[in-house]
Amino acid sequence: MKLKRYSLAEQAYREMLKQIISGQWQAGDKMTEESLCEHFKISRTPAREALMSLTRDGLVERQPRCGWRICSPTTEQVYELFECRRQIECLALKSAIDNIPEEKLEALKEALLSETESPKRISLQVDDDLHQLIADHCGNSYLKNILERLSRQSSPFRYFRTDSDSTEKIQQERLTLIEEMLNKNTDKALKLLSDHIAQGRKILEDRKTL
Amino acid sequence: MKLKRYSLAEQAYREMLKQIISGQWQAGDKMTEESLCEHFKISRTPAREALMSLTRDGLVERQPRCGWRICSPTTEQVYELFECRRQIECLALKSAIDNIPEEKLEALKEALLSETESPKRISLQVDDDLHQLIADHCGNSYLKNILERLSRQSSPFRYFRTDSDSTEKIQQERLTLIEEMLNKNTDKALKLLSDHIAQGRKILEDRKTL
DNA sequence: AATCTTTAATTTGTATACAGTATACAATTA
DNA sequence: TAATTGTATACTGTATACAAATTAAAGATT
Repeated sequence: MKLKRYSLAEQAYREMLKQIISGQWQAGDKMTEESLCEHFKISRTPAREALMSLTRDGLVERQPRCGWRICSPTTEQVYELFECRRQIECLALKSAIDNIPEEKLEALKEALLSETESPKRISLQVDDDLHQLIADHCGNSYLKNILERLSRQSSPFRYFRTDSDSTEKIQQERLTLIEEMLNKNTDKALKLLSDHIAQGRKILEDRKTL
Repeated sequence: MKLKRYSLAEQAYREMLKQIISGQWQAGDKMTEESLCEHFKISRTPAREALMSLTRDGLVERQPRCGWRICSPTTEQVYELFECRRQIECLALKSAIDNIPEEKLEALKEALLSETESPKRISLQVDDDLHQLIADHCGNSYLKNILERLSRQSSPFRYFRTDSDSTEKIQQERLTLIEEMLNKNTDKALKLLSDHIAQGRKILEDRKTL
């Protein structure tokens, strides 16, 4: 068993990713390399590398000679992001639908059904798993990478959905999506997935919190 | 007038990009940070940053503690890359076809027609312009970014096409593609674009030089 | 002769010092 | 008082020194 030790840059990157996704580091926050060093007790070199990685993910912006700040896309840009993801994930689903092992879908269905007690928190995990499943089995590693990046990039705006009151309905729609995928009913599955992602946008729109 | 001075990292990045795209830096070549420093007369910090940028583009691979090397994807992976690009660019074309200004297409047509004397070299530029036009007008900045990255990533494998003997035919097909775009004939244009990109793959296949 | 161990050399990962630039604030002038 | 210029501060860009780790080689043991 080989225990992999991540570099300081990698550790800082992962930690910041969590912070940004969970919303603890607010969008628009300006940050200095120095403050990061203090926070993680590392030097500037790995701190800068972590920032560059986050920039690659489209989560942090770099202004030459003027520091770094967490991306705060306009509402319109977030719409574009969701729309982009919707279109590309539909592409992936077309290829993936025949390749996803049934047992994985069944497992997901199980998980979805068994979470009646605490739907808000767990459902995000199931959601991730479903999207990951599609990416994993689309048969194209580049498409997979693109989807993973888009997923990361849109994750800061995902948490808005959890405290929606329409949890029940969303969960039901997910269930039927999985069913249709099991049935290899491509057209219906595509429609459902499309709606599912577009919903993220719609909830955002209703709130107008940006 | 504000004169923008690029950072050393940016300069090195651009230069390396050119080198890789033009094939002067061979795929599979292993390189050390030190050698880059010598070559560009810079220190390791900007050299590393340039390498990280290239890694982001999918052109350079980093093996922790074991150096950097230019990506040498397998034939199968290059196929995947082209296929990914084909699918996503078709998405973009669907959205773009109604937004691309006619005069731009006309200009491209002109350029294509006027290059009968030296078709091999210039045609690449027209090709780039066409793909850029589609990306620019798809109405989604994320999709645009993805396409640009895919374009950069596949550019090292594009030069194989120039010395093909079927230049005439390729040129004709491009012309009809532009025509169909002008006619707003989405279905035909999609088919032609699809073939156009797939052709890159096919030429690669015929050569089996990888 | 082959294999395992240890050691040396090379190269990346990290820390830090220095230089240059941008921003903010103060001072001076119109 | 407003505007412009000068100055100080803070932060990024860059260079370099040091630490850690991997690879390769040399040596010893079976």
